Amino acid sequence: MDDRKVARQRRLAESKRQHILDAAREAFAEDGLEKASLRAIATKAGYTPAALYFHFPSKEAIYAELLRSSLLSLGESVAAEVTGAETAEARFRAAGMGFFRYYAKNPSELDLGFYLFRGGMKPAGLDRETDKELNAALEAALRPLAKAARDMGAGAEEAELSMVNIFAHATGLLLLLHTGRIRMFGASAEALMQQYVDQQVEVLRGG
Amino acid sequence: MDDRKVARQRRLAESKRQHILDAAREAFAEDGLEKASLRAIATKAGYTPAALYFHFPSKEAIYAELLRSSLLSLGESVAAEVTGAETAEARFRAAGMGFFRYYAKNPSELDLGFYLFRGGMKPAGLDRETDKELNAALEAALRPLAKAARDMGAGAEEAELSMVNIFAHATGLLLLLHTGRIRMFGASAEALMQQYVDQQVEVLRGG
Amino acid sequence: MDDRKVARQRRLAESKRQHILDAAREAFAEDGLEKASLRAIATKAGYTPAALYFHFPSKEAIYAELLRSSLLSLGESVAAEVTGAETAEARFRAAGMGFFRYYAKNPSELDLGFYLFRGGMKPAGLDRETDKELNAALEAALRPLAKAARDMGAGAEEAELSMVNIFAHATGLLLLLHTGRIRMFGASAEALMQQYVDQQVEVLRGG
Amino acid sequence: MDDRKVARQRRLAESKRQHILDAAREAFAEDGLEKASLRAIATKAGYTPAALYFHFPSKEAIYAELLRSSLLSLGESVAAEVTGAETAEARFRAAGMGFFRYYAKNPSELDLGFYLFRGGMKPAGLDRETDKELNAALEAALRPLAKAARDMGAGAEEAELSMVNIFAHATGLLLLLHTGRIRMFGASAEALMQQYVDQQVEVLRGG
DNA sequence: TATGAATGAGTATTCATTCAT
DNA sequence: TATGAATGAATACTCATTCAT
Repeated sequence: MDDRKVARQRRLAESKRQHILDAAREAFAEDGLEKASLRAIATKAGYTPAALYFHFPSKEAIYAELLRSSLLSLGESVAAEVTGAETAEARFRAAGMGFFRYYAKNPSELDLGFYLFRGGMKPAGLDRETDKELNAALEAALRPLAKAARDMGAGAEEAELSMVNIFAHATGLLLLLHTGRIRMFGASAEALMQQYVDQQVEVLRGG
Repeated sequence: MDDRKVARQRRLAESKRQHILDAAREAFAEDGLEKASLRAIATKAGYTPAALYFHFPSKEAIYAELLRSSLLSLGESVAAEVTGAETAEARFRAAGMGFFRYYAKNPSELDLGFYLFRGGMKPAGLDRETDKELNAALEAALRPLAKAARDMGAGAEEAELSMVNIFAHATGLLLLLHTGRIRMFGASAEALMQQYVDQQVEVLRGG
Repeated sequence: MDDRKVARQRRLAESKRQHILDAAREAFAEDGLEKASLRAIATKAGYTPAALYFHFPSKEAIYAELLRSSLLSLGESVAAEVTGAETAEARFRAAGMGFFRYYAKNPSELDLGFYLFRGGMKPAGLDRETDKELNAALEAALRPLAKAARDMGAGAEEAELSMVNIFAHATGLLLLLHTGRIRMFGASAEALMQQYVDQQVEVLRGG
Repeated sequence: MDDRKVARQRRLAESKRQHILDAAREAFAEDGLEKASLRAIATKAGYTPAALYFHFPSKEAIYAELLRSSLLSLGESVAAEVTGAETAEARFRAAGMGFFRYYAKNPSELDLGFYLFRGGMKPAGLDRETDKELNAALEAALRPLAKAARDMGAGAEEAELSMVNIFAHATGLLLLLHTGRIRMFGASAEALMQQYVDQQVEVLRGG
């Protein structure tokens, strides 16, 4: 009985947290990560700023949680695409394009992710532990790439480099896609990514 | 005599401007572009905040000037590397690696440049004119790539895409290099860039 | 029980608002409306500047509220004086002298009101709606004059002009009274106002 | 020879002063007395802010000089109108309407003048001496009214009061005229002033 | 006389956070 | 859990004035 109560309360609390996170995602997408204020998030969620402190210890914590869930969701998305593929090569392609497409479809999360890479060595004021965790989540999302490369016969190092290459190219293209700052002469970013994946497959095969 | 006086004053003023810009570069590098305050810049430069307004009309103007000079310097650097090369292929390599190396050597300017690509479509509040100018400077710096590609026999569109590809890959690798996240893979960013340029040359040749 | 709590809180909040308004009135009276700073108001009220923003959305809003309540109070004061009077003539006198006396007794509110008339056509940055509301409140306070004039047999236009005349004369005398410049003439402002009202009554009768 | 040089220089200096005062008048008219900045005045005059300090010791001094010259000019204007009139009554009318018309035609100077009456007892930070001088200038401008009243047979006190009355009524009407804040139902402010002067003449005659 | 450069004090407003209730 | 109230530090920017040149 008590247990049920507790469980219900926990579910309720969790749903409120999610509600706040949704509001935060919205606010961050609208005003940018540094300009979005706690007050804006609270208002969007239908709360007072002070109320958020019952659910999160700080604004940074909200951001961190958002980023974590984004990276997990990215990981799941990539994993799901890979699962369907039968050959190693198909898995490599699926992982590479899955990574790219996830961010192409969720541009606001790309912004979120870039925050990790900000200010030289300073990831925004997250504590080391959180930072490590987030890093691990990102690596986990990319891992299927290296795995598939190895399955294609690549050595450990070669597989890692393949992963890095795919990550780098995808990131660069997404940056361009997302900001539209360089005219791509009619080329779709996705087509360019596809092309690069093909090249990389060729390299792995040839190597 | 008067002329000399005036000239000396102008030089003095210019050196003070540069001094402030240096302080700003430092402040931006330390605290990020949105969090670095005018006060911080002024303090670093040994001035009162109000004093900066004699040299620059606003904080954004400081940032814009910094970025403009960075992009021009990038352009010059790339152009210089290209000049020495004799064949079209050598020019393509020189331009691609020149772009990469410029930012590899000047990481704080990379940060500066990324600001242009931040916040979805919101580039910080620069007026349209400045924004256009900065875009043009960036494109000018990349132009030698497309030029060299055409000299290698590529069509207009193919040349543009080559440029975009190089830009994307370099950007992605620089992001990793700059944030130290590439070390975890044990790879040399420059070697990877070199490799990609080779690939791209191959593609252009083959096409 | 909850209701009582809420009611008590509301009363408390209202009393704090009034406290701040009093401080503002004082600050405005001391330093003039444009020079009185939010900081000064806050300090006088025993608050931090930021705290005021919980009670009012801006400095202008404080001023507007002060002026609105002053004009309403003026209106009530005039209305009260008129109510007691039995004949139309007595009501005219009561309204005219009531208007004059209100400001003679509350000189700081005169200052407040003059702000409405300052700076050519630029009333300080109040939004149109507020501006209209304040105008309406002023006119409402003067309305009994026109009403009484009509009751004395004046036409619509004549009644309006009577109102304008009384307003003008009172205003001019109050300016002199308030700034102490009337003492140099050794005259009693109130006596002069009385005299003018008498004259005006005569005119209305004669017409 | 030296004398001529000195004289020429003095004239030059004086013309520069006047030029600055013109600029200040313009700036004050545009932005209000408290918001117009020294910088704005300087720019309008084609100077650097610092340059103005060779011609005036402070911003307040500029304001004071502007006001003094305005009051002198008012005095001259009134005196000129009076001069032409032959009878005492005509002189009274001329003085009263002259006062009114001067400000009706030069509304920005009305603003200037009101500054004298600002902030309770605080005339804006002018030193006592300047304040007295300005007061004297105002009184001198009004003096012809009292003089004419006496010439019409009024006693000393009655004449003073007549002057005060005219001043008050004119001021009140000008305030309304200048700000347009009360719809005057087709009545021109000048007609109302004329009417009041007529009344006052009647009183003086009758008394 | 005039300027460019600089200052110190000031402006209204915003922010993340805390705390009594 | 949630709120209203409050804070202290911060923000970019403006101002009248000073001073070496």
